[in-house]
Parts: sequence; C-alpha cells; structure tokens
Amino acid sequence: MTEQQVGRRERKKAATRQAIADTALGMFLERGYDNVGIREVAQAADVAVTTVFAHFASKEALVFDRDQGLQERLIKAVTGHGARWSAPQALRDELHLMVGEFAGEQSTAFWRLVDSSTELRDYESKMWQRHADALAVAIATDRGRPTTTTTDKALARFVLGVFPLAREADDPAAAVDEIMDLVSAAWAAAA
Amino acid sequence: MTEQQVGRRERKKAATRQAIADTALGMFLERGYDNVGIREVAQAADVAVTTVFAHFASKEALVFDRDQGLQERLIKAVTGHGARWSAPQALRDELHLMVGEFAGEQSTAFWRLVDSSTELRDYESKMWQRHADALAVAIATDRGRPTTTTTDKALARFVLGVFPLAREADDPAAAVDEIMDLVSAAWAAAA
DNA sequence: ACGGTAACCCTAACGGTTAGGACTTCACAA
DNA sequence: TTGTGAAGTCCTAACCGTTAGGGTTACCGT
Repeated sequence: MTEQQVGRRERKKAATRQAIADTALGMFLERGYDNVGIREVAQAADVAVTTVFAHFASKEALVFDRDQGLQERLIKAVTGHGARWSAPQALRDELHLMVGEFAGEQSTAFWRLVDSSTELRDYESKMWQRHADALAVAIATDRGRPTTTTTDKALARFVLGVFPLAREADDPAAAVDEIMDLVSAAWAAAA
Repeated sequence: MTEQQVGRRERKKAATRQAIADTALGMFLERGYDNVGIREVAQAADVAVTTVFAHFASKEALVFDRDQGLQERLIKAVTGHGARWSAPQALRDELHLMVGEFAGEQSTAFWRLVDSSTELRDYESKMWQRHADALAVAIATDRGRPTTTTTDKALARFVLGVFPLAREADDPAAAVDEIMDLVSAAWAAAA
C-alpha cells in the first residue's frame, strides 16, 4: 500500500532499462569499451539486441545513462539564483560542485573509461552541446529576452566548455575559475 | 620543362584522391548523403573501397575534403596581425571574410548538404574542435605564454563557436560581431 | 637494370544498427 | 469479466561503414 502509482508494466520497463545499463557499464569497466560488443551485452543482460536499442539510441548512450540530471542542475542554477547572486556567480558555484563530484571514487573509473574511447569522448561532446542548447534558453530568460539570441547561445556554449577543459586540467577547480572569469567578463559586456 | 618537381606517382595519387572526393560530393549533392553508400562511390570513381579509405579516414571526410585551409587562415590571423590591430580584431576581420564566403553559390548547396545529415553536422563540430586546439596554441603564443593554459583553450573554443552559430543565424555577419564582442571582452579580462 | 615500396585491388569479415514480423503481457473500457 | 489494443519483447536477416589479409602493378632511386 505504499506507492503503486506506476503499473507493473512501467516498473518492468524501467527495471529492464536499468539492468541493461548496469550490465553494460560493468562489462565496459572490466573489459574495455571496445572489447565488448552489443551482442554480448544483450546476452549478459538476458535480452534481445533489439531490446537494447529500444531503450538506448546507441552503444555510447549505454554509458551516459543518467546525464539528464547534470543539465537540470545547470538550468536551475541560472533560473533559481536569487537577487543576492548573479547568474554567472550561481553557475560558477554549481560548476565547482559538479566538477568536484567528478573526482569521486567511482567517477574516476568512469571518466577513465570515457577517455579510453574516441567514440565515448565524441559522444560526451555532443552531450554537452545538447545541454548547451537547453542552457541557452535559460540564459536568454535570465537576461530578459523572450527568445535566444546568438549571444545567449554563445554564452551557454562557453559555459559548457568548462567540463572538457576542467577534466583535462591539472587543477579542475582552478580551470573552472579561469573559464568563469572569462564568462563573467563576456556576460558583463553583453549587458 | 615547367614544373616536374613532383613525380608521376605523387600526381596520380593526388588525382585519384581528387576524383574520389569530387565523385562523392557530386553524388551526395544529387541523391542525398544517406542515400549513397561507400560501395557506390567507389564504383562510380572506379576504385576499390579500400582505396577510398586509404585516402579518407571516413565517409564524412569525403565531404570536408579541403578544410585544412580554414584552420591555417585563423592561425595566420592570430600570428600575423601587426601592431596596428589586436589579435581579436584580426580574428574578427578574418571571420567576417570566411563567413561571407559561406554565402556563395556552391557554398549554399554544400552547407545545405551538411545540415541534412546528423553525421555530417557531428563531423563538422569535431572539425571545428580540431581547429580550436590548433588555434589555442597560436593564442597562447600571442599572449606571450610558452604553453597553452586553460584560458587559451577556452578562448579558442569560443572563437570557433562562431561558425556553427553564424551558419544558423539570420544575419551571419551580425552573429560574428556579437560573438567577437564577447570574445574581446573575455580576452581583455584575461590580460 | 633492379630491388624496394607505394598505391592499388579483391575478398571476407566484423560490429553497430535497423527492418520485418511474431508473440506475450499488461491496461482499460464495455 | 472479458475482449481488445497497445506496449514491450523477441528472432532472424540484413545493411552499411570500416578493416584485415594478402596479392598485383607501377614507379622511384640506386
């Protein structure tokens, strides 16, 4: 009698999806991304290959399963900052938090996996770019525009550039500050 | 007796490469990128499939054949600007020229082709990113550093972001100015 | 003139991805 | 309660970009 809002069907689907993603990530971490085929993942997860692609658009998407959360945090930083902080300030804080989390135990292994494969790195870029498009909308709103201008999109891309650069920097936190200093200057110039 | 510096072998290789790229681009423009397979291109160009991949690293690379020139122009703008103009100024001028060229007769059809395919758009992003890495080195030098810092890389990425954004903007020239205003502000803040 | 090698060829395969079509299981209304 | 439609899954066979293996020809430098 606790939470039966979602039917069995929906629960089963979510469970299948999770099982596939977990199985795949585990195999990738253990044996290397390129050394594990989709057919193997499907077999290990005890589903058909077509089922894998019913849940994930590509092999790479198996790895970046839960990336939607990152996007939402950025959006929230821009839309939810009070009057005390400016949007760039709020973004800087949130970015520091996010980049800091990348240093965790499991995260390190995860990002090492990503770095090991060209395809995963490419997919990562595309992911940030998707997030940049969403962030541009939030920035436009924050700057009081009904629709996104070139400036908004440029600023959003600039901000999202933090992740690749921070990951490859010796001191990620310092990289965040370096880039956000530039962003703040550009943001001010746009006002 | 005019210019026999290069041997027959080298000339033939270049000719083959050119023939493949021309054939492929023609077919893509006529029938659509996704509707033309590599095997077809090879047959039409009268070469083996393996020969196609001996000259081009991927199907997408067939389309972006001569992109190296763009990169060199940007580098030259940063390294070759005199004392009269700043590097951002020189970049802005060069970008205006380059973006202007995209509006030409054949260029329009070319970019429409690129826009028609997800894979080509993705490849385009990767291409700009490659150029950004090279540009970062030039920027670092211009700013008097022996090696590229996070700031240099961020600025380079920001500049290269002009192309995708200008192409999708209603007024590409205005987009260049908008973005370069931001870049100039960031550049100044970094000094 | 000749040995080495660069450019090219053919065939067969690999791995991600998708189409086609069938089967089972759940949701929901009659 | 039962019937019906849709959703989730399955299997098979293929498509397409890409590569490995191994061979042939044509050019270049000595």
